[in-house]
Amino acid sequence: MFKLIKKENKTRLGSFETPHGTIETPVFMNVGTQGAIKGALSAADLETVKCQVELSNTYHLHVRPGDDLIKKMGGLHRFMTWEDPILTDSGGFQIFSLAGLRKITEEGVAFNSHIDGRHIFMGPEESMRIQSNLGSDIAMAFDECVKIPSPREYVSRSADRTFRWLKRCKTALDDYNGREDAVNPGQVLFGINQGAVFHDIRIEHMKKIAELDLAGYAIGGLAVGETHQEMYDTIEAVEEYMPDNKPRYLMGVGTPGNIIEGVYRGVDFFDCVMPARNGRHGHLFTWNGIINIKNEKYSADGSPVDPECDCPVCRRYSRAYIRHLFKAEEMLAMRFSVMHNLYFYNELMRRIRESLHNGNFESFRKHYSSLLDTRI
RNA sequence: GGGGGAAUUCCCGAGUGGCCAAAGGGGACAGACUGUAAAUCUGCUGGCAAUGCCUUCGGUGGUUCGAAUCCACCUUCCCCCA
Repeated sequence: MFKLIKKENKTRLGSFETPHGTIETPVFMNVGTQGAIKGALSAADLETVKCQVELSNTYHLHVRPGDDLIKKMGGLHRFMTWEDPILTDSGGFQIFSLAGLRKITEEGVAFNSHIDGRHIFMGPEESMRIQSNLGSDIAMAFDECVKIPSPREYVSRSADRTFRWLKRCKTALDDYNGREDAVNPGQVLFGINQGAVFHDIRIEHMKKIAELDLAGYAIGGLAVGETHQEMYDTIEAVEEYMPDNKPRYLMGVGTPGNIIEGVYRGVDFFDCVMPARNGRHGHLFTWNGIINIKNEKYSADGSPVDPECDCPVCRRYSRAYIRHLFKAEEMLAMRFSVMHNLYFYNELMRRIRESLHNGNFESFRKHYSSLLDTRI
């Protein structure tokens, strides 16, 4: 399913086949947690910004509208009218982000719904059942995303438990997808490496999950409190234990610079809420760095957000107009900004793949790695 | 013509003798955000050589150790009665 087209140093140019089409890697997955990109973007807009893979969330879609309903509606692809690849995150991140609303046991996690407080139990089997009902192309293992810093002792025990959960995930997903009424029988499972910034725990964990011969392997639990350098060091430590012939996914990362550095260290898949969330807040990515379009200095700036960008927003509207939309609290401000940022991220990945293909990724990295993360 | 009320820092608005450079909103300005409880959150908003000093609460003049707060007059606005 995963083809390594070209490898140079640790960088990888590849492709990954799914029931809904082939993904060219390295790829950035566009986050639409509840089946929509926050900032009022639709599935049609995802095509406009040249998204390859949409990412939705198991916990959130289970809470609302419910995975049973989505299955009844023909699965998530049909429900949101996105016929390209979808990856669903397992709910493991919500153990981290909804830390005040859950209790973990060996069996799984008891959440109090962030919407109405009702009891929601999610363990490996529940997460797999939900993801099977959603019918995504890639299901993520149910893991515990541990905050950093955390005590070594806790991280170690948590990683062990996440491994036990992974084995249950594999069995359960095979079971659900083997049934006659499975929404997407071709759905595959990615395992998730944990261990915070403890390299030995990471490596031991990675070795164990690699033996399960999963469709792909993710590095989770990063960008949750550690420094960039610690994140890079951790990726480097664990990378050499990741199967070469399987895609690697660095979860929740990151800034354009993080992504370039991730590709440099052998990562194939990325996702992050940053282009959407920061876009809604007025921070726009450009090929010269990050601008805050709400800043007064753009009030009469007739130039596009990024003169180098040919997204629909940059082709037509000025910085001054978009700033005005923000100051006037028009929804269009967020829609334009998120659209631009996602186009930028997807174009970033296209350029990365192009540079890998042409053999000049290293100069691309040197030029852009810190530049793109700089506020201007 | 007669009677009553009000003027506060960019705006609205609290404050009726010291704890007031002055509550609280709004706006403005700026920052944060990494598998989305986020169209959210935070800071800042008289000046300065700044653990203190100076200027400011419609204007002028007074009372007082001390006034945005009390008194007198003036200006402007609002309401009621003729």
